[in-house]
Amino acid sequence: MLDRRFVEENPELVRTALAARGSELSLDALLKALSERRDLLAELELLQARRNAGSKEVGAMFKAGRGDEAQALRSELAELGKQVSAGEARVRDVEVAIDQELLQIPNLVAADVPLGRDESANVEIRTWGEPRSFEFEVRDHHDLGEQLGVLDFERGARVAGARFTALFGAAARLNRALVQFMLDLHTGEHGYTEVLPPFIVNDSALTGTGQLPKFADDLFRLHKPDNYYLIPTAEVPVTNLHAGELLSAAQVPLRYCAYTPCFRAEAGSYGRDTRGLIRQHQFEKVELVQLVRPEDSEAAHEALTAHAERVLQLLELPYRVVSLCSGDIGFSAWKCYDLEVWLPAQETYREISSCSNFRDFQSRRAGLRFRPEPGARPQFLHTLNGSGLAVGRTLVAIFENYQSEDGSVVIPNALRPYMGGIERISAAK
RNA sequence: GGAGGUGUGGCCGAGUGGUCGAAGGCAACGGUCUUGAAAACCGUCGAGCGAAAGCUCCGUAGGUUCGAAUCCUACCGCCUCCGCCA
Repeated sequence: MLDRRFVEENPELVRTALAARGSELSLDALLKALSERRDLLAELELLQARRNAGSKEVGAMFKAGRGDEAQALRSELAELGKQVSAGEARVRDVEVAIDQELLQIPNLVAADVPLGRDESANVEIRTWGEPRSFEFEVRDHHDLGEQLGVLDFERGARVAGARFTALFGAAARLNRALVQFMLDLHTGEHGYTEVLPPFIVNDSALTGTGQLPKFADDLFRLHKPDNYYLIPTAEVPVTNLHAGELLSAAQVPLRYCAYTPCFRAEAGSYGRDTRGLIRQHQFEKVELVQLVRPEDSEAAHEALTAHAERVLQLLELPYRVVSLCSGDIGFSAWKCYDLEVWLPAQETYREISSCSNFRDFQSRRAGLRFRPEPGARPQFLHTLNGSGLAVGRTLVAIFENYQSEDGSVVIPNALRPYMGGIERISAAK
């Protein structure tokens, strides 16, 4: 959420930012409501002040034994009380309208975010590793997995539906190894505290990070308490862990690392990536989340991105880093780097991590504040997060990049300690 | 699911419908003392809006009242007991 005062004072700036994102949102209703609130409040506060003074007097009169005088003033104040209530109701309504509008407005973007309408305008920042050249026909992970008997798309669909998969044997183990490996790396070497958060969150957490109210269609919503949702990413429970708190300077920065499953309805992507593990309703992710002092968020963003990159480097998977353009960047993000891993079968780089700096956008929604100095005014923290990494897509990348001509898959060295002696996934005889 | 209790400032904790934005304590900060520190003592010390006057905020949302942290209703969280359960 943007600061309402900022919007009020810089409407043109916000309009320009909206245009850069390709948004057609109008600020008119919001600006009108804001000035209306100002007027109503001025009026109301006057009434409240008079009522408060009058009420105080009534009390004093009763105490002084001037009962009939008090009685008279009392009935006089009754009318005033009604006016106050009415005024309060009107302010409340305007306040609700303001919040509704404000919650629809996406974040501003950093000055160095490339301008553009869609992903074609994203800018490659750097690449790492050399895509391997194969002297045989490469297979995609779907075929590899099926032939090895470890990825079962049909049976996944049988028990749930499309975009669900069952992993068997070495693939299930590899998935677990990846989770373990990533958590160990981030907690052991990058200074993150491991968190196991709830996999179900309420609507207020989702509002805090920005999924609600705009993106309800992307979520799986539960029926019983119908304000419960399956998490689409650990970002939601973890960022909201400290919602509403006022942290001391000593508690900041917070760096959390969480392994969770993620559930996405994928409402808008019916025809896309229907094959294989790339786009599933359920996948797993190790997520990095940081809450930092405002002046540190830019550096933290670079560091967090490097932490995610480190996973790919240790797994020796070629990738590139892309800066998302204004039209492609997420609703809440101020700046975002996507990590894209090389997939030989698609002969292209595919997103495997998204590392974002949200500045105070989420903090303002979720109420994440800290006191910079003892005695100083509280300030909003800056929040950041990134996948470190999406486990399913990492598994895809390993299958495809580490495949052999005979259809077996070699286990990357970094994962061997977690694989209980398995060095290669081969077809069961 | 049933019964009862409870929700106050960074933390703990008092609070009779009326000078309560809220006692007291801890923590923090400034000072005195000390070679330095600790202890002791003195002082400051919630948040938001506003230029100020002032207004709002005691889990959340409503209500009663001239006036609500205090009364009523609903919801949420936490605790205890019973039931069920991994």
